[in-house]
Amino acid sequence: MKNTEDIAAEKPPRPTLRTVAAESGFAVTTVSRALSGDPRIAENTRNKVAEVARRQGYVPNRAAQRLRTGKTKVISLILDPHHEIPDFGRSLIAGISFALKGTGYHLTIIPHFQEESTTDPVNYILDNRLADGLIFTRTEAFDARVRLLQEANFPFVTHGRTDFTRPHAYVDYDNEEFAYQAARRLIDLGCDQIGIVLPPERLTFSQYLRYGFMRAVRESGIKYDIPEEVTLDSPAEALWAVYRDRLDSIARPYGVVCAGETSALAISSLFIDQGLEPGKDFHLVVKRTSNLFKLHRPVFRSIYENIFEAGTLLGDTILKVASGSPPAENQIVQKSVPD
Amino acid sequence: MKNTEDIAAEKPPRPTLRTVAAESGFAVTTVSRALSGDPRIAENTRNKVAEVARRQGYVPNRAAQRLRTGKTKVISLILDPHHEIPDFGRSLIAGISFALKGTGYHLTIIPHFQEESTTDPVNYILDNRLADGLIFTRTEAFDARVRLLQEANFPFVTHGRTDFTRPHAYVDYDNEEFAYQAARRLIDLGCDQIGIVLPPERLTFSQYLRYGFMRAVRESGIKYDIPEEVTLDSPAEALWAVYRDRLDSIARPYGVVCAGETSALAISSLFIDQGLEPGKDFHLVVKRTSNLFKLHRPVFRSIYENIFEAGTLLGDTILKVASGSPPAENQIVQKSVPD
DNA sequence: GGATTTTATTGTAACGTTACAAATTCCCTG
DNA sequence: CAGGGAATTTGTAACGTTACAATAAAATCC
Repeated sequence: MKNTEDIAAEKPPRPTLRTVAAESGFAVTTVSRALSGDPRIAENTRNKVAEVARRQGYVPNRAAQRLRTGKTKVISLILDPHHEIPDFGRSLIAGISFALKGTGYHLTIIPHFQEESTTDPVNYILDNRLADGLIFTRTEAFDARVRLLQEANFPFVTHGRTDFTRPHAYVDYDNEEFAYQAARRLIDLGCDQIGIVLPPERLTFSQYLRYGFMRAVRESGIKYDIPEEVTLDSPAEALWAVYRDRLDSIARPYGVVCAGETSALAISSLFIDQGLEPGKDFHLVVKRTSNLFKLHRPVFRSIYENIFEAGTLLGDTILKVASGSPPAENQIVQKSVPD
Repeated sequence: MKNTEDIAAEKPPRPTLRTVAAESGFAVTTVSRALSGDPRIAENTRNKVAEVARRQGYVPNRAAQRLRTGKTKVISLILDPHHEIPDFGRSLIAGISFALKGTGYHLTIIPHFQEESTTDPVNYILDNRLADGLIFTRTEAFDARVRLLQEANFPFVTHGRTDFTRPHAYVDYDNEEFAYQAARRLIDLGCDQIGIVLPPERLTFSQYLRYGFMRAVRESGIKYDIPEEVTLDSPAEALWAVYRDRLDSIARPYGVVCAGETSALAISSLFIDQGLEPGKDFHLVVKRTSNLFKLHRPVFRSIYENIFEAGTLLGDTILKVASGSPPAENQIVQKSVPD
């Protein structure tokens, strides 16, 4: 009944609490407590147990712990695989991983594919008790996922705020301030008109961008436009289509606030192809989330959103919330970093 | 002793095999078999059990399954958070997730931070029996991780080949062919000299790039150079330092094969800043792994490496290998896609 | 110096599932 | 219709851990 590969390799069975207990002469319960730092155990005992455990190479069986305690020691991140903000996914994962490192928690990725409802992955995680905490991104004003998780009383942190009155934990970037600062910079550069490329309206951060942009507009009385169809998620073709018609009616120099590097690249190439001269006929201020475009020519004026840091904040926060910290005390707005 | 939040919410206990067994009138074992598709169960029984399970909202407890069977139903991916190939991490994760979808397997991310040895995450996974299979990237010729995993007889698939004689499962991109094709294109464009920007030598794919490049060089007898210090991982400054001195001695038009979009951007901006004219004084052919630079001006000539597809192949492969398929039968080399 | 608290340790019983061996039912053959 | 084998179903025993109640040992009190 043995596998052929087992013939050569004498497989010693994994050490368990029982084997450590047997060798050290203490009870299984004592060993368990000693290794998990229970204060009831005498220092002397703890040391002896630890020594035997170390020598046997004992590693606790997570499945057993999980079954017994009901805690998974897992945090899930819902990731939209088709959402192309340069480096966003990697940096966020890196940041969360960094925060989780050494805590015994692991990160699992639950993909959200486009054909699915946003709540599908959430229901999946809830039904299968896959995690002790959940992180997700790109919140909407009245996000169905938030509602679902609050009803289920399940710990979660969002990247982005919502408009619900019942508070939940979040980490958000100050997009209002970003858009305001970006618009101000364009105005200071002497633009006669400014515009902004917005992500889909339903996403809350789109609204914050709009507010910030409009604040600068109202303050200065500058001519502005927000092309209806232009969204960050639109393919470049959409951007082209929209701007092609209005290129003649636009005052120059024209300034554009870009909430992402992809749209900046699209706008920039479009304008250049149409014969506009960067730095003379138009200016861009871009929200930078990666290092990729630092080498781009013409140089993008940018303001930095630190996604890795957002990840570490999300990781730290979900650990707190999962261990009972009230959501209302775990709301963070990340400040802009001028480049 | 009850939490305050429990007062309002009558928490019905989770349905288990036992509750389904009780209601349906069958034994626990029978219910277990019925739900897992065991052929020993009569069709009639299976339907009745399924009906009760559905009505109770039964979902199997993974922790219990895991404890009992020893299978984690988890695949781990070791991710280098600081490794900045545009979209690489996200696309790979998306592809693996896509392959895993519906199989009951989950993907956990184990970060590899730079200060650690490459084998640390592997040992961590082995010691904690965190997964049934492992995926990692950026292989070296005699990769310590491969040796470790082969000794432990643990299922794994690499992204990238190695030089070990004992076969292991891998998915790799045909970098030799890429570099050859890229160099040919530069030669056909009329370059008088060509160069290549290589990743660190220890990575096997760097060697394949070199072979492919040299094959084209030998075939054509063209003048070439491979600057010693220029690596994909070097910051842009390193590229600048290296090319600054040799700019005068280089024959024009000069062609460069870039194994990544970041280095292409660096080279391009450097040359332009130094007064070279793209398309006249120099040409680039780039390995493209994202959609980001499609809008870049000047247009990059590129050859596409489909990372999402690599992810799906890795995911499919690890599932096969984890269920016993011999490594030697799971070796895939992905072809280039001309852009 | 006996009663009482405090400090350490122990044994037993789950958590929910599947492996295994055993029992039951059913169907067919002679 | 007895006998034999296949088809179904059942009961019991783990997997390795922690919660809980109970015990034993040591320290403290009056």
